[in-house]
Amino acid sequence: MKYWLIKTEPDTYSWNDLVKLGRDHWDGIRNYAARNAMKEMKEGDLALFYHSGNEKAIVGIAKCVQEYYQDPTTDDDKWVVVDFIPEQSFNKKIFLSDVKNTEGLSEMVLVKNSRLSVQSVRADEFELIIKMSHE
DNA sequence: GCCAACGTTGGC
DNA sequence: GCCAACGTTGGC
Repeated sequence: MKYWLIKTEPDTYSWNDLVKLGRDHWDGIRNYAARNAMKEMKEGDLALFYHSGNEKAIVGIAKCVQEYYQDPTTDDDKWVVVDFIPEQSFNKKIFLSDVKNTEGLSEMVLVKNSRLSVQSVRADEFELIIKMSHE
């Protein structure tokens, strides 16, 4: 089982949108690195859900419930989507500043390459963030 | 609103 | 195949 982080502008699509829908596909990815990460995702994998823009915080965990398939928003078969359901809303959001100030999280792709919209997360990083969200 | 970082495009 | 130019993203 692998861990991931998916990123979105909350004005465009937010955690609450996924919660309301109950299940949704992650569409519109037009970046090879992000797409390749999605192709590696398996059913049951967990993804940190990050809001960029004004908020800049990890707000919850989504679970992958369907491996990749053709992106329905384009005919170009280069692009794919996966399906997510909301797994858990964080009681305490983990802000980007928290991530940057936490030893053990400073190597995260979120810090190193803030533009990558789907990225892998190490198990130890994932577990630490979960722990912090419970504090 | 600015700008750095990154990815993509297109001319050569 | 290289690289300059450009567009986009996202933090500050």
